[in-house]
Amino acid sequence: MMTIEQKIEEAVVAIVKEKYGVELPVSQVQLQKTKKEFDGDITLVVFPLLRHSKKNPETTAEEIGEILKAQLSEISGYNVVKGFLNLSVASSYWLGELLKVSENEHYGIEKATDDSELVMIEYSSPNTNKPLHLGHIRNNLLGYSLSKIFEANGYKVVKTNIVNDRGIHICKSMYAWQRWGNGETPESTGQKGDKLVGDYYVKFDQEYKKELAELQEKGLSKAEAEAQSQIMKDVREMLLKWEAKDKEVRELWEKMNNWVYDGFDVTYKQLGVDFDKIYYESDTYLVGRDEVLRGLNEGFFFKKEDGSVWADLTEEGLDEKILLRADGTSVYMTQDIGTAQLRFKDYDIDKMIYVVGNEQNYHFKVLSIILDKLGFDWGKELQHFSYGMVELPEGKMKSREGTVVDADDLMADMIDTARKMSEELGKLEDYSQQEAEKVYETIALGALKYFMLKVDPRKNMTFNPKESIDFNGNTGPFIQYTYARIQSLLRKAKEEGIDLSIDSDSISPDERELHLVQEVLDFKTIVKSACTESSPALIANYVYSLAKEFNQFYHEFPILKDVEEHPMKFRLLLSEQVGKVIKEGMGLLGAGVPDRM
RNA sequence: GGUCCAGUAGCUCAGUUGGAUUAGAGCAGCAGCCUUCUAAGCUGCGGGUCACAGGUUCGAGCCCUGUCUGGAUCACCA
Repeated sequence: MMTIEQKIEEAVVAIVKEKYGVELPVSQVQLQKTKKEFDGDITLVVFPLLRHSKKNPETTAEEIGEILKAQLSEISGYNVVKGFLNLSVASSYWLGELLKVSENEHYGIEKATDDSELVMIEYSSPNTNKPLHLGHIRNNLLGYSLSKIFEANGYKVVKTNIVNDRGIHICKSMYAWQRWGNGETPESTGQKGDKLVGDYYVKFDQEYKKELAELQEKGLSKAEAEAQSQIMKDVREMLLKWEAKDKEVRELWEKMNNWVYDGFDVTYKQLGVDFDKIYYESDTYLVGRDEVLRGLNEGFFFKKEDGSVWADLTEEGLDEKILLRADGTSVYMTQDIGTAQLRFKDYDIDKMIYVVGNEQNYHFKVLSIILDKLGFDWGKELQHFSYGMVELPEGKMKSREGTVVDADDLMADMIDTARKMSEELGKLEDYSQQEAEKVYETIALGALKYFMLKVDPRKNMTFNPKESIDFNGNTGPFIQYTYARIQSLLRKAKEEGIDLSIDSDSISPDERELHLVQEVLDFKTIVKSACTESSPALIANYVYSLAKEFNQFYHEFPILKDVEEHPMKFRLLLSEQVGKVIKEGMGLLGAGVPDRM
């Protein structure tokens, strides 16, 4: 089924061919929505056609407009302003499209079939030595939303997470706990496991600094002090023991990692994200090492005198990159190679997307080249979904200065705010406490998710912890509120036994109403471009503008009262579709909508 | 220093492959609108040299070049 835009494009191509004798590619037909200040719905920009028509803009536009009106029954009229041909589309067409939307339970959402491409999306990827913070929140929300957007475009999606569960940084918290922890556990302290482990990571850093200072006081240089630090030596030894599968170290490692996972589970659940398959670096780094050694044998890499293995990327305009340390242990790159290998063995992946911050642009550029060198034909095509950092008004978050915004704390604060606000407004007084809490959560998380996702993912964003995230204006709750309003209307209509069938011949919608219809129809296009441009922000901005448009409509037009039967039913049906699209759109952001708030 | 990214209202952000005299929202400020479908809403006012300078063209916030500013990265850290 062709849309009116497609019909116009085709017709214009035919007209240009017939009148001006030129084969015009469809992509050269420039259609856009008519600006508010002008009459019409769809505008053809005729400037690009002038070199074919060899006439002035007005005449060209007139000519084409005349033929379009005669040829296409949907075109009810046109006007010309300079080089712009504004076409009016008959309201019956828009009403017909609205009806189609109403018959489609999930408008704009495409289902995957057996031959759909499979896209794997990696996101979150935490270290198990500290709790999740604001930066992880952006990552998780982007990754989750992206997976929803790909699903909505008919892809098979596998959400995956690579947990960095090993390495020197993990040993630091293990060592600190072992030495200064006095056997503390999450149970004994009542602390979340990830927080407890994180505290020991910090503790290690403090002790290390203290030791360095003492050594430097004795006259050692900074580098000498670092080399002589006893606790750092101990930690390195612990890492070697870990790699040697020392029983005691492994047990400690498992115990503390499990504490962390229990903590992460709580955070992920509250945030509303999940994964289909989780990989652990401890399982993949050896695979990576084997791959690197294979690459070495096959001559793609080279070994330096000290035994370390490198990739020479000077031909690609990059530097040399280390892949294995002199002692044979793995680096970050090594495990990414191994993880990629395992994933492509486990799944029939057509497209691999890594949701990782833009500070790792170089890393992924290199990874792509190295995988390619190793003979993985998908290496070149891996996609790094690179997003900007979350900054505080003073700059980056710094754990040392205690400015890191903790994920759990932030969510809890927002739920508190939502509760306070809702209680003041007192609209949920007949809800049970449990029901009300659920609404507070939906609103708080909706606010957070919308706040994070409305910004272009590529750009850095600023978060000001002092000014808590808004609930008014261009926000998630504004959109949710609009949805709740609509549900209230629909409940009342149902109580009064009104059915939502419409009779196109008995209504003559206002321009504003038709505009809202068109905005609803846009959803489908937006879902597509959100996928091709990998941008949840497009969905967010669209849903906001739809909600805003609806609120204006709501104030301007009576829907249930003081209105005749046919316009009433039309407006109710329109409202219902707006609600449906809001729900779907927010769903693509991973956010819910409440029936009342 | 090399490479990459960004710079739009006091603040946070939009601005669809270049398109219409007046570059949009929200927040903050000011002024209105609840006996009427949810005021977490709606309406209005003020607020801009789209970092700067050139260039490309019928037309540039958008494309090209240079400059300035900020950030990231170029580790035997992850």
